[in-house]
Amino acid sequence: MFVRITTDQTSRPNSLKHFRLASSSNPIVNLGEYTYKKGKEIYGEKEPAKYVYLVTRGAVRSYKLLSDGRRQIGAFHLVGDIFGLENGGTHRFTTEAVVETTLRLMKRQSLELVAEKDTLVSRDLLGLTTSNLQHAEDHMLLPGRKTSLEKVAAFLLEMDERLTAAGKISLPMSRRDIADYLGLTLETVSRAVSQLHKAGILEFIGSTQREIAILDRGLLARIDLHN
Amino acid sequence: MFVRITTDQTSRPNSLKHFRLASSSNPIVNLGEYTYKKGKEIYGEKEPAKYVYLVTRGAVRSYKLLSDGRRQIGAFHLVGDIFGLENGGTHRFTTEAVVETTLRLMKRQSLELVAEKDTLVSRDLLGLTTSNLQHAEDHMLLPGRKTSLEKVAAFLLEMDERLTAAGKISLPMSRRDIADYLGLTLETVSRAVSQLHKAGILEFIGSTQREIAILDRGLLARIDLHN
DNA sequence: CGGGGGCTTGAGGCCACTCAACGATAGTGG
DNA sequence: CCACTATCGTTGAGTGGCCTCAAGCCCCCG
Repeated sequence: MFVRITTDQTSRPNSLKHFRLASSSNPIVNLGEYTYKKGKEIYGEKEPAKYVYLVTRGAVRSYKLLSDGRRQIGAFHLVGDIFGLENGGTHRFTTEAVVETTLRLMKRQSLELVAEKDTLVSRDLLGLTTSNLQHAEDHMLLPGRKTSLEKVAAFLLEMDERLTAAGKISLPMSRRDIADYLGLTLETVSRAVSQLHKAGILEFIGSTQREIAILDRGLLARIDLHN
Repeated sequence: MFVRITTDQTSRPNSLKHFRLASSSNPIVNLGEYTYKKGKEIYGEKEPAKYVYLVTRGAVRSYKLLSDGRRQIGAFHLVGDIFGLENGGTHRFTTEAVVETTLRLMKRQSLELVAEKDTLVSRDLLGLTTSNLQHAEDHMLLPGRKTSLEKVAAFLLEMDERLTAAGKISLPMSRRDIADYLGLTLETVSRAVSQLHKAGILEFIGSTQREIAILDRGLLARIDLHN
Protein backbone atom coordinates (compact mmCIF):
# COMPACT_ATOMS: atom_id res chain seq x y z
CA MET A 1 0.00 0.00 0.00
CA PHE A 2 1.35 3.40 -0.92
CA VAL A 3 -0.55 6.34 0.38
CA ARG A 4 1.34 9.26 1.77
CA ILE A 5 0.46 12.83 2.44
CA THR A 6 3.64 14.80 2.63
CA THR A 7 4.03 18.20 4.19
CA ASP A 8 5.57 21.08 2.36
CA GLN A 9 7.76 22.79 4.91
CA THR A 10 9.45 25.24 2.61
CA SER A 11 7.21 28.14 3.49
CA ARG A 12 7.93 31.10 5.74
CA PRO A 13 8.06 30.71 9.53
CA ASN A 14 4.48 31.52 10.40
CA SER A 15 2.86 30.66 7.12
CA LEU A 16 0.30 28.01 6.36
CA LYS A 17 1.44 24.55 5.51
CA HIS A 18 0.08 23.07 2.38
CA PHE A 19 -0.14 19.42 1.73
CA ARG A 20 0.47 17.40 -1.36
CA LEU A 21 -1.03 13.98 -1.90
CA ALA A 22 1.52 11.69 -3.44
CA SER A 23 -1.07 9.01 -4.05
CA SER A 24 -3.42 11.17 -6.07
CA SER A 25 -3.20 8.75 -8.96
CA ASN A 26 -3.92 5.74 -6.79
CA PRO A 27 -7.20 4.29 -8.09
CA ILE A 28 -8.18 2.92 -4.69
CA VAL A 29 -8.59 6.34 -3.13
CA ASN A 30 -8.77 8.58 -6.16
CA LEU A 31 -12.25 8.90 -7.61
CA GLY A 32 -11.45 11.32 -10.39
CA GLU A 33 -12.02 15.00 -10.97
CA TYR A 34 -15.18 17.03 -10.93
CA THR A 35 -15.79 20.61 -11.95
CA TYR A 36 -18.14 22.87 -10.02
CA LYS A 37 -19.68 25.98 -11.50
CA LYS A 38 -19.30 29.32 -9.74
CA GLY A 39 -21.40 29.39 -6.58
CA LYS A 40 -22.20 25.67 -6.65
CA GLU A 41 -22.39 23.97 -3.27
CA ILE A 42 -19.92 21.12 -2.75
CA TYR A 43 -21.31 19.91 0.55
CA GLY A 44 -23.52 21.30 3.27
CA GLU A 45 -23.02 21.68 6.98
CA LYS A 46 -23.95 18.57 8.97
CA GLU A 47 -23.84 16.33 5.93
CA PRO A 48 -21.88 13.10 6.35
CA ALA A 49 -18.27 13.51 5.21
CA LYS A 50 -17.81 10.95 2.47
CA TYR A 51 -15.02 12.51 0.47
CA VAL A 52 -11.85 14.48 0.87
CA TYR A 53 -11.18 17.09 -1.78
CA LEU A 54 -8.07 18.49 -3.43
CA VAL A 55 -8.40 21.78 -5.25
CA THR A 56 -6.71 21.59 -8.66
CA ARG A 57 -8.29 24.71 -10.15
CA GLY A 58 -10.30 27.61 -8.74
CA ALA A 59 -11.16 28.35 -5.13
CA VAL A 60 -13.60 27.21 -2.46
CA ARG A 61 -15.18 29.07 0.44
CA SER A 62 -16.06 27.32 3.67
CA TYR A 63 -18.69 29.03 5.81
CA LYS A 64 -21.46 28.90 8.34
CA LEU A 65 -24.78 30.69 8.23
CA LEU A 66 -26.19 32.38 11.32
CA SER A 67 -29.89 32.39 12.01
CA ASP A 68 -30.29 36.03 10.97
CA GLY A 69 -28.73 35.44 7.57
CA ARG A 70 -25.22 36.61 8.34
CA ARG A 71 -22.48 34.48 6.87
CA GLN A 72 -19.13 33.78 8.49
CA ILE A 73 -16.51 32.41 6.13
CA GLY A 74 -14.01 30.29 8.02
CA ALA A 75 -11.52 29.59 5.27
CA PHE A 76 -10.75 29.80 1.60
CA HIS A 77 -9.34 26.68 -0.03
CA LEU A 78 -7.04 27.48 -2.93
CA VAL A 79 -5.23 25.42 -5.55
CA GLY A 80 -3.22 22.68 -3.86
CA ASP A 81 -5.26 22.73 -0.66
CA ILE A 82 -6.98 19.67 0.74
CA PHE A 83 -10.28 20.10 2.55
CA GLY A 84 -13.28 18.13 3.72
CA LEU A 85 -11.42 15.91 6.17
CA GLU A 86 -13.62 15.87 9.25
CA ASN A 87 -12.66 13.58 12.06
CA GLY A 88 -16.17 13.33 13.41
CA GLY A 89 -17.49 12.12 10.08
CA THR A 90 -19.79 15.11 9.73
CA HIS A 91 -19.01 18.35 7.92
CA ARG A 92 -18.96 21.38 10.17
CA PHE A 93 -19.06 23.95 7.37
CA THR A 94 -20.82 24.45 4.09
CA THR A 95 -18.51 24.72 1.09
CA GLU A 96 -19.10 26.40 -2.26
CA ALA A 97 -17.06 27.04 -5.36
CA VAL A 98 -16.04 30.71 -5.41
CA VAL A 99 -15.33 30.54 -9.13
CA GLU A 100 -15.42 27.65 -11.57
CA THR A 101 -13.46 25.05 -9.67
CA THR A 102 -12.04 21.60 -10.34
CA LEU A 103 -11.69 19.16 -7.46
CA ARG A 104 -10.06 15.77 -7.15
CA LEU A 105 -12.13 13.50 -4.94
CA MET A 106 -10.92 10.79 -2.60
CA LYS A 107 -12.96 8.43 -0.47
CA ARG A 108 -12.51 9.41 3.14
CA GLN A 109 -13.12 5.86 4.30
CA SER A 110 -10.35 4.49 2.12
CA LEU A 111 -7.90 6.93 3.56
CA GLU A 112 -8.90 6.04 7.08
CA LEU A 113 -8.70 2.36 6.34
CA VAL A 114 -5.14 2.84 5.23
CA ALA A 115 -4.37 5.01 8.23
CA GLU A 116 -5.64 2.23 10.45
CA LYS A 117 -2.83 -0.01 9.31
CA ASP A 118 -0.16 2.48 8.46
CA THR A 119 1.08 4.66 11.28
CA LEU A 120 2.84 7.00 8.90
CA VAL A 121 -0.34 7.74 7.02
CA SER A 122 -2.08 8.20 10.31
CA ARG A 123 0.56 10.72 11.34
CA ASP A 124 0.06 12.60 8.13
CA LEU A 125 -3.66 12.79 8.64
CA LEU A 126 -2.77 14.33 11.98
CA GLY A 127 -0.49 16.71 10.12
CA LEU A 128 -3.33 17.76 7.88
CA THR A 129 -5.59 18.40 10.83
CA THR A 130 -2.78 20.30 12.54
CA SER A 131 -2.44 22.44 9.45
CA ASN A 132 -6.13 23.26 9.62
CA LEU A 133 -5.80 23.96 13.31
CA GLN A 134 -2.94 26.35 12.70
CA HIS A 135 -4.98 28.27 10.16
CA ALA A 136 -7.92 28.42 12.55
CA GLU A 137 -5.64 29.64 15.33
CA ASP A 138 -4.27 32.35 13.10
CA HIS A 139 -7.78 33.38 12.19
CA MET A 140 -8.70 33.41 15.86
CA LEU A 141 -6.31 36.31 16.33
CA LEU A 142 -8.46 38.40 14.05
CA PRO A 143 -10.74 39.98 16.67
CA GLY A 144 -7.60 41.26 18.34
CA ARG A 145 -6.87 43.33 15.28
CA LYS A 146 -8.52 46.62 15.98
CA THR A 147 -9.04 48.50 12.75
CA SER A 148 -10.48 47.42 9.44
CA LEU A 149 -7.20 48.43 7.83
CA GLU A 150 -5.30 45.93 9.96
CA LYS A 151 -7.71 43.15 9.08
CA VAL A 152 -7.61 43.81 5.36
CA ALA A 153 -3.83 44.09 5.47
CA ALA A 154 -3.65 40.73 7.22
CA PHE A 155 -5.93 39.23 4.59
CA LEU A 156 -3.88 40.53 1.69
CA LEU A 157 -0.70 39.23 3.26
CA GLU A 158 -2.29 35.81 3.70
CA MET A 159 -3.43 35.73 0.09
CA ASP A 160 -0.05 36.98 -1.06
CA GLU A 161 1.57 34.03 0.68
CA ARG A 162 -0.86 31.51 -0.68
CA LEU A 163 -1.55 32.40 -4.28
CA THR A 164 1.29 34.58 -5.38
CA ALA A 165 1.85 34.22 -9.08
CA ALA A 166 4.78 36.41 -10.06
CA GLY A 167 4.21 39.36 -7.78
CA LYS A 168 0.53 39.60 -8.57
CA ILE A 169 -2.41 38.57 -6.43
CA SER A 170 -5.42 37.35 -8.38
CA LEU A 171 -8.19 37.28 -5.84
CA PRO A 172 -10.89 34.81 -6.81
CA MET A 173 -13.31 36.11 -4.19
CA SER A 174 -15.51 39.18 -4.09
CA ARG A 175 -15.38 42.03 -1.60
CA ARG A 176 -18.37 40.49 0.11
CA ASP A 177 -16.52 37.21 0.56
CA ILE A 178 -13.58 39.04 2.05
CA ALA A 179 -15.91 40.97 4.34
CA ASP A 180 -17.58 37.79 5.57
CA TYR A 181 -14.17 36.28 6.16
CA LEU A 182 -12.98 39.25 8.19
CA GLY A 183 -16.21 40.11 9.96
CA LEU A 184 -16.56 43.45 8.18
CA THR A 185 -18.96 44.91 5.63
CA LEU A 186 -18.11 44.96 1.96
CA GLU A 187 -18.07 48.76 1.99
CA THR A 188 -15.50 48.82 4.76
CA VAL A 189 -13.32 46.34 2.88
CA SER A 190 -13.59 48.45 -0.24
CA ARG A 191 -12.63 51.59 1.66
CA ALA A 192 -9.65 49.89 3.26
CA VAL A 193 -8.37 48.65 -0.08
CA SER A 194 -8.85 52.11 -1.58
CA GLN A 195 -6.93 53.60 1.31
CA LEU A 196 -4.05 51.18 0.77
CA HIS A 197 -4.12 52.08 -2.91
CA LYS A 198 -4.03 55.81 -2.25
CA ALA A 199 -1.19 55.30 0.21
CA GLY A 200 0.79 53.69 -2.61
CA ILE A 201 1.00 50.33 -0.90
CA LEU A 202 -0.78 48.43 -3.62
CA GLU A 203 -1.67 48.84 -7.30
CA PHE A 204 -4.55 47.54 -9.39
CA ILE A 205 -3.72 45.56 -12.51
CA GLY A 206 -6.04 45.30 -15.47
CA SER A 207 -9.65 46.34 -15.57
CA THR A 208 -10.91 44.35 -12.60
CA GLN A 209 -10.27 45.21 -8.98
CA ARG A 210 -9.26 41.66 -8.11
CA GLU A 211 -5.81 41.73 -9.61
CA ILE A 212 -3.56 43.42 -7.13
CA ALA A 213 0.16 44.03 -6.95
CA ILE A 214 1.62 44.73 -3.54
CA LEU A 215 4.21 47.48 -3.83
CA ASP A 216 5.29 47.76 -0.21
CA ARG A 217 5.02 44.45 1.57
CA GLY A 218 6.94 45.76 4.57
CA LEU A 219 4.51 48.59 5.16
CA LEU A 220 1.59 46.17 4.87
CA ALA A 221 3.15 43.95 7.51
CA ARG A 222 3.65 46.93 9.78
CA ILE A 223 -0.02 47.85 9.42
CA ASP A 224 -1.00 44.31 10.23
CA LEU A 225 1.37 44.13 13.22
CA HIS A 226 0.63 40.46 13.49
CA ASN A 227 3.31 39.50 15.96
CA MET B 1 1.85 -0.84 26.77
CA PHE B 2 -1.42 0.72 27.78
CA VAL B 3 -1.90 4.33 26.85
CA ARG B 4 -5.27 5.44 25.66
CA ILE B 5 -6.89 8.80 25.36
CA THR B 6 -10.61 8.31 25.20
CA THR B 7 -13.09 10.83 23.96
CA ASP B 8 -16.06 11.86 26.00
CA GLN B 9 -18.91 12.00 23.54
CA THR B 10 -21.72 12.57 25.99
CA SER B 11 -21.87 16.31 25.49
CA ARG B 12 -24.35 18.31 23.46
CA PRO B 13 -24.27 18.29 19.65
CA ASN B 14 -22.08 21.29 19.03
CA SER B 15 -20.22 21.40 22.31
CA LEU B 16 -16.55 20.92 22.97
CA LYS B 17 -15.24 17.46 23.47
CA HIS B 18 -13.17 16.88 26.52
CA PHE B 19 -10.60 14.18 26.79
CA ARG B 20 -9.71 11.93 29.64
CA LEU B 21 -6.37 10.22 29.93
CA ALA B 22 -6.83 6.66 31.12
CA SER B 23 -3.11 6.20 31.60
CA SER B 24 -2.60 9.17 33.90
CA SER B 25 -1.10 6.88 36.52
CA ASN B 26 1.29 5.28 34.07
CA PRO B 27 4.80 6.14 35.34
CA ILE B 28 6.31 6.05 31.86
CA VAL B 29 4.36 9.05 30.63
CA ASN B 30 3.19 10.60 33.85
CA LEU B 31 5.72 12.92 35.46
CA GLY B 32 3.66 13.99 38.44
CA GLU B 33 1.75 17.08 39.39
CA TYR B 34 2.90 20.65 39.68
CA THR B 35 1.14 23.67 41.08
CA TYR B 36 1.43 27.10 39.49
CA LYS B 37 0.68 30.32 41.33
CA LYS B 38 -1.78 32.80 39.88
CA GLY B 39 -0.30 34.53 36.86
CA LYS B 40 2.66 32.18 36.56
CA GLU B 41 3.80 31.33 33.04
CA ILE B 42 3.68 27.65 32.12
CA TYR B 43 5.42 27.95 28.78
CA GLY B 44 6.15 30.70 26.29
CA GLU B 45 5.39 31.07 22.62
CA LYS B 46 8.01 29.48 20.37
CA GLU B 47 9.45 27.36 23.16
CA PRO B 48 9.97 23.68 22.34
CA ALA B 49 6.99 21.59 23.38
CA LYS B 50 8.35 19.06 25.83
CA TYR B 51 5.29 18.26 27.87
CA VAL B 52 1.58 17.79 27.54
CA TYR B 53 -0.53 19.10 30.41
CA LEU B 54 -3.74 18.02 32.06
CA VAL B 55 -5.53 20.56 34.24
CA THR B 56 -6.59 18.98 37.53
CA ARG B 57 -7.32 22.22 39.40
CA GLY B 58 -7.66 25.87 38.38
CA ALA B 59 -7.58 27.35 34.89
CA VAL B 60 -5.08 28.31 32.21
CA ARG B 61 -5.14 31.03 29.59
CA SER B 62 -3.45 30.58 26.23
CA TYR B 63 -2.60 33.79 24.39
CA LYS B 64 -0.46 35.71 21.95
CA LEU B 65 0.95 39.19 22.36
CA LEU B 66 0.85 41.70 19.51
CA SER B 67 3.66 44.13 18.96
CA ASP B 68 1.70 47.06 20.37
CA GLY B 69 0.99 45.28 23.64
CA ARG B 70 -2.47 43.99 22.85
CA ARG B 71 -3.18 40.49 24.01
CA GLN B 72 -5.36 37.98 22.20
CA ILE B 73 -6.43 35.02 24.31
CA GLY B 74 -7.08 32.01 22.11
CA ALA B 75 -8.44 29.59 24.68
CA PHE B 76 -9.05 28.88 28.33
CA HIS B 77 -8.11 25.43 29.57
CA LEU B 78 -10.28 24.29 32.45
CA VAL B 79 -10.28 21.29 34.77
CA GLY B 80 -10.13 18.09 32.74
CA ASP B 81 -8.71 19.75 29.65
CA ILE B 82 -5.48 18.65 28.01
CA PHE B 83 -3.29 21.28 26.38
CA GLY B 84 0.25 21.80 25.13
CA LEU B 85 0.14 19.18 22.41
CA GLU B 86 1.75 20.85 19.42
CA ASN B 87 2.37 18.79 16.36
CA GLY B 88 5.20 20.95 15.14
CA GLY B 89 7.11 20.54 18.38
CA THR B 90 6.98 24.25 19.12
CA HIS B 91 4.38 26.05 21.19
CA ARG B 92 2.32 28.56 19.27
CA PHE B 93 0.88 30.30 22.32
CA THR B 94 2.03 31.46 25.71
CA THR B 95 0.18 29.89 28.63
CA GLU B 96 -0.32 31.20 32.15
CA ALA B 97 -2.19 30.08 35.23
CA VAL B 98 -5.32 32.24 35.59
CA VAL B 99 -5.65 31.28 39.24
CA GLU B 100 -3.65 28.85 41.37
CA THR B 101 -3.56 25.82 39.15
CA THR B 102 -2.44 22.21 39.40
CA LEU B 103 -1.25 20.42 36.29
CA ARG B 104 -0.37 16.84 35.58
CA LEU B 105 2.60 16.64 33.24
CA MET B 106 3.31 14.04 30.60
CA LYS B 107 6.32 13.73 28.33
CA ARG B 108 5.25 14.55 24.82
CA GLN B 109 7.92 12.34 23.35
CA SER B 110 6.73 9.31 25.27
CA LEU B 111 3.23 9.76 23.98
CA GLU B 112 4.46 10.09 20.42
CA LEU B 113 6.69 7.06 20.79
CA VAL B 114 3.69 5.04 21.80
CA ALA B 115 1.64 6.52 19.01
CA GLU B 116 4.29 5.43 16.57
CA LYS B 117 3.59 1.80 17.36
CA ASP B 118 -0.03 1.91 18.35
CA THR B 119 -2.44 3.10 15.69
CA LEU B 120 -5.21 3.50 18.22
CA VAL B 121 -3.18 5.91 20.29
CA SER B 122 -2.26 7.73 17.13
CA ARG B 123 -5.93 8.05 16.27
CA ASP B 124 -6.63 9.47 19.67
CA LEU B 125 -3.91 12.07 19.34
CA LEU B 126 -5.69 13.02 16.15
CA GLY B 127 -8.88 13.18 18.14
CA LEU B 128 -7.30 15.57 20.58
CA THR B 129 -6.09 17.81 17.81
CA THR B 130 -9.51 17.64 16.20
CA SER B 131 -11.04 18.74 19.48
CA ASN B 132 -8.73 21.75 19.55
CA LEU B 133 -9.57 22.45 15.93
CA GLN B 134 -13.26 22.37 16.68
CA HIS B 135 -12.82 24.89 19.46
CA ALA B 136 -10.74 27.12 17.23
CA GLU B 137 -13.37 26.88 14.50
CA ASP B 138 -16.08 27.86 16.94
CA HIS B 139 -13.99 30.79 18.08
CA MET B 140 -13.44 31.77 14.47
CA LEU B 141 -17.13 32.50 14.20
CA LEU B 142 -16.72 35.25 16.75
CA PRO B 143 -16.06 38.16 14.37
CA GLY B 144 -19.36 37.31 12.72
CA ARG B 145 -21.14 38.10 15.93
CA LYS B 146 -21.98 41.75 15.62
CA THR B 147 -22.64 43.20 19.04
CA SER B 148 -20.73 42.95 22.28
CA LEU B 149 -23.85 41.48 23.86
CA GLU B 150 -23.80 38.58 21.44
CA LYS B 151 -20.15 37.90 22.12
CA VAL B 152 -20.51 37.96 25.88
CA ALA B 153 -23.61 35.78 25.66
CA ALA B 154 -21.67 33.28 23.57
CA PHE B 155 -18.86 33.33 26.11
CA LEU B 156 -21.16 32.71 29.06
CA LEU B 157 -22.85 29.84 27.24
CA GLU B 158 -19.46 28.29 26.53
CA MET B 159 -18.41 28.59 30.15
CA ASP B 160 -21.76 27.29 31.29
CA GLU B 161 -21.20 24.20 29.19
CA ARG B 162 -17.67 23.66 30.39
CA LEU B 163 -17.58 24.42 34.09
CA THR B 164 -21.12 24.16 35.26
CA ALA B 165 -21.19 23.17 38.91
CA ALA B 166 -24.80 22.85 39.99
CA GLY B 167 -26.34 25.69 38.02
CA LYS B 168 -23.64 28.15 38.99
CA ILE B 169 -20.78 29.46 36.87
CA SER B 170 -17.62 30.25 38.82
CA LEU B 171 -15.52 32.22 36.40
CA PRO B 172 -11.84 31.96 37.21
CA MET B 173 -10.89 34.75 34.80
CA SER B 174 -11.16 38.51 35.10
CA ARG B 175 -13.17 40.84 32.90
CA ARG B 176 -9.93 41.77 31.18
CA ASP B 177 -9.28 38.13 30.34
CA ILE B 178 -12.77 37.79 28.91
CA ALA B 179 -12.27 40.99 26.95
CA ASP B 180 -9.00 39.75 25.45
CA TYR B 181 -10.69 36.48 24.59
CA LEU B 182 -13.57 38.21 22.81
CA GLY B 183 -11.68 41.10 21.26
CA LEU B 184 -13.48 43.71 23.36
CA THR B 185 -12.48 46.07 26.15
CA LEU B 186 -13.04 45.20 29.76
CA GLU B 187 -15.49 48.07 30.12
CA THR B 188 -17.60 46.77 27.25
CA VAL B 189 -17.65 43.29 28.78
CA SER B 190 -18.68 44.77 32.09
CA ARG B 191 -21.48 46.75 30.48
CA ALA B 192 -22.74 43.71 28.62
CA VAL B 193 -22.83 41.60 31.77
CA SER B 194 -24.61 44.41 33.60
CA GLN B 195 -27.14 44.61 30.82
CA LEU B 196 -27.81 40.87 31.02
CA HIS B 197 -28.18 41.24 34.77
CA LYS B 198 -30.66 44.11 34.47
CA ALA B 199 -32.60 42.13 31.89
CA GLY B 200 -33.00 39.35 34.46
CA ILE B 201 -31.09 36.82 32.40
CA LEU B 202 -28.41 36.22 35.01
CA GLU B 203 -27.86 36.74 38.71
CA PHE B 204 -24.74 37.37 40.78
CA ILE B 205 -24.05 35.02 43.67
CA GLY B 206 -22.00 36.01 46.68
CA SER B 207 -19.90 39.10 47.00
CA THR B 208 -17.73 38.70 43.91
CA GLN B 209 -18.86 39.30 40.35
CA ARG B 210 -17.41 36.03 39.11
CA GLU B 211 -20.07 33.72 40.49
CA ILE B 212 -22.96 33.82 38.11
CA ALA B 213 -26.21 31.94 37.84
CA ILE B 214 -27.90 31.90 34.47
CA LEU B 215 -31.63 32.32 34.94
CA ASP B 216 -32.77 32.20 31.33
CA ARG B 217 -30.54 30.01 29.23
CA GLY B 218 -32.95 30.10 26.33
CA LEU B 219 -32.89 33.86 26.11
CA LEU B 220 -29.10 33.86 26.25
CA ALA B 221 -28.98 31.43 23.36
CA ARG B 222 -31.34 33.63 21.38
CA ILE B 223 -29.09 36.62 21.96
CA ASP B 224 -26.11 34.60 20.84
CA LEU B 225 -27.91 33.27 17.79
CA HIS B 226 -25.05 30.92 17.18
CA ASN B 227 -26.50 28.70 14.49
C1' DC C 1 -6.95 51.72 57.87
C1' DG C 2 -4.71 52.60 53.79
C1' DG C 3 -3.61 50.61 49.40
C1' DG C 4 -4.48 48.12 45.39
C1' DG C 5 -6.82 45.32 42.20
C1' DG C 6 -11.00 44.36 40.05
C1' DC C 7 -15.44 46.02 38.54
C1' DT C 8 -18.83 49.41 37.34
C1' DT C 9 -20.55 53.54 35.41
C1' DG C 10 -20.45 57.97 32.92
C1' DA C 11 -19.13 61.32 29.14
C1' DG C 12 -17.32 62.12 24.75
C1' DG C 13 -15.10 60.86 20.36
C1' DC C 14 -14.08 57.94 16.57
C1' DC C 15 -14.70 54.23 13.54
C1' DA C 16 -17.39 50.85 11.26
C1' DC C 17 -22.10 50.06 9.88
C1' DT C 18 -26.27 51.52 7.35
C1' DC C 19 -28.48 53.47 3.63
C1' DA C 20 -27.97 55.29 -0.71
C1' DA C 21 -26.36 56.71 -5.23
C1' DC C 22 -23.32 56.09 -8.85
C1' DG C 23 -19.78 53.97 -12.00
C1' DA C 24 -17.60 50.12 -14.26
C1' DT C 25 -17.57 45.60 -16.19
C1' DA C 26 -19.17 41.45 -18.26
C1' DG C 27 -22.68 38.80 -20.20
C1' DT C 28 -27.10 38.56 -23.01
C1' DG C 29 -29.93 39.05 -26.73
C1' DG C 30 -31.81 41.80 -30.33
C1' DC D 1 -22.70 46.43 -32.66
C1' DC D 2 -25.40 48.41 -29.29
C1' DA D 3 -28.79 48.62 -25.67
C1' DC D 4 -30.17 46.19 -21.62
C1' DT D 5 -29.32 44.01 -17.43
C1' DA D 6 -27.11 42.18 -13.50
C1' DT D 7 -23.28 42.01 -10.68
C1' DC D 8 -19.61 44.09 -8.48
C1' DG D 9 -17.14 47.87 -6.63
C1' DT D 10 -16.62 52.61 -5.05
C1' DT D 11 -17.84 56.64 -2.61
C1' DG D 12 -20.66 59.78 0.35
C1' DA D 13 -23.58 61.15 4.42
C1' DG D 14 -25.34 60.10 8.73
C1' DT D 15 -25.95 57.15 12.75
C1' DG D 16 -24.87 54.12 16.40
C1' DG D 17 -21.88 51.23 19.10
C1' DC D 18 -17.54 50.38 20.97
C1' DC D 19 -13.39 52.51 22.61
C1' DT D 20 -11.07 55.95 25.40
C1' DC D 21 -10.52 58.48 29.40
C1' DA D 22 -11.99 59.18 33.87
C1' DA D 23 -14.04 58.77 38.39
C1' DG D 24 -15.77 56.10 41.96
C1' DC D 25 -17.13 51.78 44.47
C1' DC D 26 -16.34 47.33 46.57
C1' DC D 27 -13.67 43.76 48.44
C1' DC D 28 -9.52 41.67 49.92
C1' DC D 29 -5.22 41.91 52.09
C1' DG D 30 -1.45 43.79 54.02
